[in-house]
Order: sequence, then C-alpha cells, then structure tokens
Amino acid sequence: MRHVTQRRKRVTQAEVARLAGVSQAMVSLVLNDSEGVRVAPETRQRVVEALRQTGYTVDIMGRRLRGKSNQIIGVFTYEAVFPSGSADFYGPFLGGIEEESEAQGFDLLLFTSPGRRQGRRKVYEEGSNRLGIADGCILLGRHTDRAELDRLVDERFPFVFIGRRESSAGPVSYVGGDYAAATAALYERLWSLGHRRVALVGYHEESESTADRRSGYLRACRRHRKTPLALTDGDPPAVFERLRADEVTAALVETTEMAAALRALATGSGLRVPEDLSIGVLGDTDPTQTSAWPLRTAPEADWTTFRIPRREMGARAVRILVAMLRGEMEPGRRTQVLLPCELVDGATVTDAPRAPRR
Amino acid sequence: MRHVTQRRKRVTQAEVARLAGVSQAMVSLVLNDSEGVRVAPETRQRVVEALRQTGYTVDIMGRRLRGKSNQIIGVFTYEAVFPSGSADFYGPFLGGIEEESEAQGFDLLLFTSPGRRQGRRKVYEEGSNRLGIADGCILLGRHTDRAELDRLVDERFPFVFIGRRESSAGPVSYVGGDYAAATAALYERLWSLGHRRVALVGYHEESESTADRRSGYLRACRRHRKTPLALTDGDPPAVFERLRADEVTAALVETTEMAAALRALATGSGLRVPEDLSIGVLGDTDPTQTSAWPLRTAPEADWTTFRIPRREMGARAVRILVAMLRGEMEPGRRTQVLLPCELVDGATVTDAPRAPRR
DNA sequence: GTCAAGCGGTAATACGTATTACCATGGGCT
DNA sequence: AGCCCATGGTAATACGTATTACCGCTTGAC
Repeated sequence: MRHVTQRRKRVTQAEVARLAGVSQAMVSLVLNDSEGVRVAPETRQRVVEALRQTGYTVDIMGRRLRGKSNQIIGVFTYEAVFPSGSADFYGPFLGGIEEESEAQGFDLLLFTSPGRRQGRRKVYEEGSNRLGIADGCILLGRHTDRAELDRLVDERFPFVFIGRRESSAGPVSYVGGDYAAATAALYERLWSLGHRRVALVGYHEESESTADRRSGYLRACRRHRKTPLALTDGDPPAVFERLRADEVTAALVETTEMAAALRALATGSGLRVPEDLSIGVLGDTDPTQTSAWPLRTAPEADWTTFRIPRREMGARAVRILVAMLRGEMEPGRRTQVLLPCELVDGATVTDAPRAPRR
Repeated sequence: MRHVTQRRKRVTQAEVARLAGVSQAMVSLVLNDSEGVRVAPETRQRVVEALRQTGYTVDIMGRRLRGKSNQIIGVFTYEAVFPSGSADFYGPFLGGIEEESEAQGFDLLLFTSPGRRQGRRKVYEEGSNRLGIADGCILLGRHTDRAELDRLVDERFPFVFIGRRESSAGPVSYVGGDYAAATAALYERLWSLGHRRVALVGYHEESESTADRRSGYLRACRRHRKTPLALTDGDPPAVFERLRADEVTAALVETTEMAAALRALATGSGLRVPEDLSIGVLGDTDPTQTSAWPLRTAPEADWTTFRIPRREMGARAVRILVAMLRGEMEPGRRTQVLLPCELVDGATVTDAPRAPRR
C-alpha cells in the first residue's frame, strides 16, 4: 500500500525557473508582462511551457506581502451576525457590505473569535486589538461600548461605523440613517392629517439613534409651536394611560415592539387603530434587542413607518472605508453621512378623529 | 494648520523593537511565548510596554508566509452569502458556522474579492488559489465547479464541503444531509398510508444531492417490489399528465417550486391535494436556484417534507475542519458525514384514496 | 579600434514574521 | 588562572513574489 504523499508543497516560481533554466525573476517577469522589460520570445516560450508543466499558481500571500496590503476588510458586530432566530437584523447591512466589497476587490473578515463578555463581543481582549489584521474595519451593533470606541479612535485605526456614533476622543466616520429628518417628516404627515396632539414614545437610554429621533420630534414640535410630549419607556400600561390622559391622537413610537404593545392596549380599551389612535413607527429597529416591551408581535402588521436603507448604508460604509485605505481622503478628516429614510405608508395612520376623545 | 499624520502605516515588529531597544527577534519571542527560550523579565516588560504603546497587531500575511496558522477559517460560497432578495439559503449554514467557530476561537474570512465568471464566484482566479489566506476553508454552494473541486483536492488544501461531493481526484471531506434515508423514510410513510403508486419528480441533472434522493427512492421501491417511476423535469404539464396516466396517488417532489406547480395543476384539474394526490417535498432546497418551474409559491404552504439540519451541518463542518487543522486526523484520511433529516408532517400528505382514480 | 547603445537576462533586495544557531558576559568551580 | 556552563540576547535565514539596478554581450557608428 502506497503511503499517501504528505501535504504537497506549493510549486514556486523558483522551481519553475529551475525547470526552464532561468532565474526566478524571469518567471515573475513573464507572469506579469511588465511593460518596458524585454524578454526574448524563445525564453518566454520556455517559461510558459514550464509553467504549464508544473501547474504553477501564484501564492497570494507572497504577492500581498510585497504589496503591503492584504485586501481584507474586517467586519465587527457586537452580536452574532447570523442569529438562530428568524430575526434578521444584520442581514441587509451585510448584504450591502458584501456586494460593495466584492466590487472593490476586498475579502471580508468576520470577527467571531474575540472574547465575549456576558454574551457580548469585545474588540479589545487582553489588550490587543485583533481588528488590526484587517486593513480597515466596519463596525455594527446597537450595543456599542463607549470605552472601546474611544480607544479605537485614539489608535487611528481606519474604521467606519454603521449608525451615527460620537466619541469624546475625536471625530468618528459613520454612515447612519437620517432619523431626525424622517421623524420630523412623519410628524408633518400626521400634522397634515389633522393631528394636533402627537406624542413620542421611545427609549429612555440615550443612544445616538434615540437622540436623533427625539431631536427630529422636538424640531417638528417647535416648528408648529406645540409642547412636546416625550414618554420614555416605563411600563406600557403607564405609557398608554398617559396618552389617554393627554388626549393624544397620534403616537410616534420608536420600535415595532412598543407599537404592537400599544396597539394591543388600545384595542383592549375599545380604541380602534388607526381611527381613534394613529401610530407611526420610527423605523424598524433591531428586532433582536431585549426590552421591557412584549416581544411577540403580529408579523404581518402593516405599520406606517420609514424604511431604513440598510443595504445602502452597508455599501456606502465600504466605499468610505476603501477611500480611506487608498489614501484618497484628506488624512485626519472623517466622513459622516446620514442617508435619507423613505416614508412607508401603512395601515396604522389615518385622519385625526373629529371630536376629541374623552 | 497642522498637517495630520498620513495614512497609518502598519506597525511592524521591527518598529516595536526599535522603541523597546531590542531586536525584532526578541519582540517575536515575547509575542509567541516560545517555550525553552529565556527572556529577562525586565526586557519582557519593556517589550510589552512598547507593544501597548504602538498598538501592534500581527500581520497575517507575514505570519502565514512563514507557515504559521492565523486562527482564521475561510468560507467560500459560489453565490453571494447575503442575497438582496429575501430568499435566505446560506443563512442557517452560516449561523452554525459562526456559532461553532466562535466557540473554537476562529475568525471567519468570507471570500468576496474578485473572480466572478458569469455571475458565479471562482476559487481560482488567474490560476491562483485565494483560499490560502485562511488556515482552512469551508465551501458551500449548490453550483459546484467540478474542475475547481478536483484541483482543490489535488492541492491538499484543508477544506470541508457542506453537502456531499465526489471528486475523481480523491476523497473529499464533507458534511451532508442524509437525503437518501430521508427520502426512503418519506416513501415508507406514504406506503403505510396505503399509497401503492408513488412517483419521484426531480431534477434531471445529476448533482450528488439529486442522486441521493433518487437512490433513496429506488431503494424503497426495491424493498416493496414496486416498479419505480422517476420523472425528471421536463415541463410541468407533461409531468402532471404522466402522473395521471399512471394513476399515481402520491408524488415525492424534489423542491417546493416543483411541488407548488404540481399542486396548482392538480387543483386546476379538479384534483384535491392531499385527498386525491399526496405530495411530499424532499427537503426545502435552495430557494434561489433557477429552474423551469414557476418560482412563485404560496409561502404559507404547509408541506409535508423533511428538515435539512442546516445549522448543525455548518457547526459540524467547522468541528471537522478544526480537527484537521489541529492535526488530530490521520493525514490523507477524509471525514464524510451525513446527518439525519427529520420528517416534518405537513398538510399535503394523507391516506391514499380508496378507489383508483380514472 | 573604441565607444555607445540596445538587448536579454540575473543578482539583489524588500516585504513581516518565526526560529535556529550563535555570541557575549559573568559567575561558580576546580 | 583556566574552564564550563547558564543566561540573555542578536544575527541570520527562510518563506514567495515583484522590482530595480546592474552586468555581459553584440552590433553599429564613427
């Protein structure tokens, strides 16, 4: 029984050269058809023949080592990219990232190894930043670690965040959705339908995206000289009671979970949605996140909301990162982009009720 | 205006060494904690400090060139991982891959960089194998390139395929679904319900998965001494006519698309499903693939089928690959695994009709 | 006959890391 | 004093490729 050959060694240019009776450099020259370098046709023939015989293939590693870039974009997410449940938060983002990095000629490195602390991934483990093995990195995730972000900025590692992010350590490049404008637009839509008491229901926690929605709401309120009514989580029944007490006819709600809970409470109290209470959802946010609000929601709900251009955001982030890597950006400058969100007319918003409810 | 630092250069061991006042070799030694080599505690301290200051990260190209592993598992798919449509074929596989590689401490490298030929990705582009960047690789995709597979086997690059694959170049490691057993089991279920004329409707093309389903069907037929009736695509109406002509009471159909088309034809002809015709689907196969069969299918259809354990397949593939990389497997041997598929009782199979139809 | 120029090829080097062989120093022992 | 050995570090090298500087040869011009 013949002993199986062990791990066959790669064929190198040197071996090809030996076979053809030339130097390694000559093989490289023939392979790369360098301009301005002269190779005798007869020699080229010999080399080509040797290449064919040996079945030589370029070793990417050697080539990239020499080129100093390994053509890899890192993707860091604070949670698993492919969740076991059906909730698909990252999918669209990554779709855009994949598409664009394919177009730009980069591979994608998903950081799955880093240590998790209480189920959440960390960039810095044992002090060293594994992201560095990529040329640059795209970061995603609702649950951002402030300290890590600051440190990243500080290290001058090229990265782009998906979702607006602020850091005290300096400017951050990001591609976000323009939640403020979209929220204001949704408010305007309600206003034009006759709603005069429009409340905001959202998180208490001050993440950038929550803050943007609130600022859009506040701006719209100011514009129409209305007193804002912003309710931050607390338990759903309490929020609902508050809405009734203030004779609110429309609510702008941060997530579909919250919206579903509200609607359930409303219909439970004999109120019809949207005839008695219009509900606008401020973008379909991360469905995987945990909250005090009941998770179960009718999937077929036809919410009035705005579409977050996830795919475009991913693609745009890659383009920005690649520009940074190519040095096409004034160094030190950061790029901050907010993409418009498209209004989606659903079945949960209609004209304001004629008579004020009691 | 102060000119900011230009394009951040990779920091190398040599620079760290300079800062610490030692040689590059010393930095490498400290980093790798090589056994049997003595480093003065005080020196180690200096180096560690310099590493921290510079934010050094290892360059995978240099390291791999030197022949060491990078703790990176490559993932190669013949189509985009994150499709723009909602059809999510790769998701579950990658979920398992991600989960397991996280557990094993590996990062995931998605090969998205160049190399498409007519919309399909290629492993070998310009003769070079890009997979080599990773320590080993997992391959997925219904559309396999035979020549590439052979060449991969030949190169002895460590890889595991998801889905059974055969190569003339030698044994291939894979993790597949046991379609033969599952198909046979589905046949048995039909038999026990009184069906005596059970047809197979499937692809003509001889991919491994198609072949497995057919062999399971044939095995079951032999067992019950029935003449097989295997219909390979052709146009749906023709297939349906054939089923009627042969007084078939149950059909095992390869994909949900085919099944939906058949059902539409059946109900259009006044046959009820499942009362007059039972339909079993042989696993929910790649929904993105193109075929002669109409794509539109009622999504809420409650098919009787078997579940392909995609997530488990992904995880298992990673475990096998890691074992290969750790050298825990006899070199030259390959691991070939078929995981059982669980029967799913849906609404499209019931007792055989009493009287033969006409 | 000397020089320049053109041609065809090679040696050398850089890229970043890991590892081996080796060297300098100093202390303990005979 | 002479020797050995332990200690702590460095120089050198290999990995595979791309590129530049350079070298030897021929030929043509003067």
